[in-house]
Amino acid sequence: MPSAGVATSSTNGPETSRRDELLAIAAGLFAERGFKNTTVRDIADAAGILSGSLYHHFDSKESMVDELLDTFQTELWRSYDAIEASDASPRTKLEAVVRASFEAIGEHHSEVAIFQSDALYLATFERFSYLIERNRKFRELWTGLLEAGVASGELRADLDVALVYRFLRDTVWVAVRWYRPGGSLTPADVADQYLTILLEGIAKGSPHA
Amino acid sequence: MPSAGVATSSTNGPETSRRDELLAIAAGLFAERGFKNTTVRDIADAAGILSGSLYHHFDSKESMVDELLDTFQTELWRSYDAIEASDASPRTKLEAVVRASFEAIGEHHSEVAIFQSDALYLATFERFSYLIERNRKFRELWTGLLEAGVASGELRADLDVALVYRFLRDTVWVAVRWYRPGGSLTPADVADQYLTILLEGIAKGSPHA
DNA sequence: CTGGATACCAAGCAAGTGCTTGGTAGGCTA
DNA sequence: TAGCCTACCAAGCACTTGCTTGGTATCCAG
Repeated sequence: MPSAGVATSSTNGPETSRRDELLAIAAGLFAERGFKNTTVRDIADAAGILSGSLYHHFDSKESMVDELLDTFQTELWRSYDAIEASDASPRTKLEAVVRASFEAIGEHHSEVAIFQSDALYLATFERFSYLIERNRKFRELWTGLLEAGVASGELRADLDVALVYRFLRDTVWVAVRWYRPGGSLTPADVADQYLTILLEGIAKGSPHA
Repeated sequence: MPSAGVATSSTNGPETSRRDELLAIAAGLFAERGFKNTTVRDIADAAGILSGSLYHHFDSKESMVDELLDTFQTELWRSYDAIEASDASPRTKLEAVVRASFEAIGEHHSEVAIFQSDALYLATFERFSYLIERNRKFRELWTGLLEAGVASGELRADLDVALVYRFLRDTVWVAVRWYRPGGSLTPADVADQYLTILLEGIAKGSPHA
């Protein structure tokens, strides 16, 4: 149970515990150079302690990523579920889901980066089988919205939904590779531009058809 | 000189040398699990020999990727240069460049995958500094075509070219993650669909403007 | 002032890493 | 049949990996 979240003492110090600090440091390194290519000594060095001392706070290197990814996924799906449950049109829901995803890139940059580059590798371990499950739910949500949009007439009917899904998914998440939080572009700015490019391509009534 | 390509004997046997076989095996493994996460023993096992025997054919593990990436880049730029030198319109050139890139995904799947996931890491070594140079040339080619397209009136003027470039670049190359050569979709099929989605978004005369 | 919790250090182990070394079997050529 | 070349094996070296163990300093509650 890596993501129980009740590990630290109840009278918790200065706002963020040492444990959370270490987790944030690990997240940054995992995101930068990948999970396997980050050693526990790298993390310890960055934190100013010895590698063995990490094991006072965490069971293993694996449990660190586990906690990072699980927490992130849970929060992301709180957004997705709320959007899905709303009574907006498919196209509006699709836009909201894209915006929520760019928000996630802004607020959980490291976690998204880790998920993008290491999820496939991690999913080969039983412990991370929930990643496969989440991925399936994700695909169902997005393709469902695309199909509903086609059915409602908001989106073009001459589309290969499976291919558009991959196109859409990749463009959104791959942005984590170049997007830097704190720069001049907010996640909302990027989402606006992306949606403009995307929707004026897949929205119905194109002048080229 | 990793990519000299005149290493094997002149009276060459059965069409592909043992060396080329081993290189192809290594390429597949690098693409699948990353360069650093592939051990020389993995490669040797897949080839049915011992790890030490690899060093009869290659200097080092590094020189294997080096040869793979350098060969691939050289071939890719033969296509790009021909397109750039033609007298087609910017938009037509852009389409050709996208198609050539999808062809590369089809014909050099492993190499593209390696480039996508390991170029950033490899570029930290002096030996692979040519990757940075190629990347710069690539950005100049693509953004140049976008700007020329805007200037010629073929592409919408209300675009952030730098952002569209990243959008375009990422969608094309990230396809290597899911595209499988030999499936029902040819690279040309995928290119057609991608260009349709993309251009009817960024082409001038959108009904939503 | 005692007892327990927190946060760390110092040292090291077993497994795995890229690569080297010295050698062998078989084929081709002169 | 001698000499060389290609392709490989068997063993192991120096180093790095994730993780363990036994211990110490500091704090706060009773």
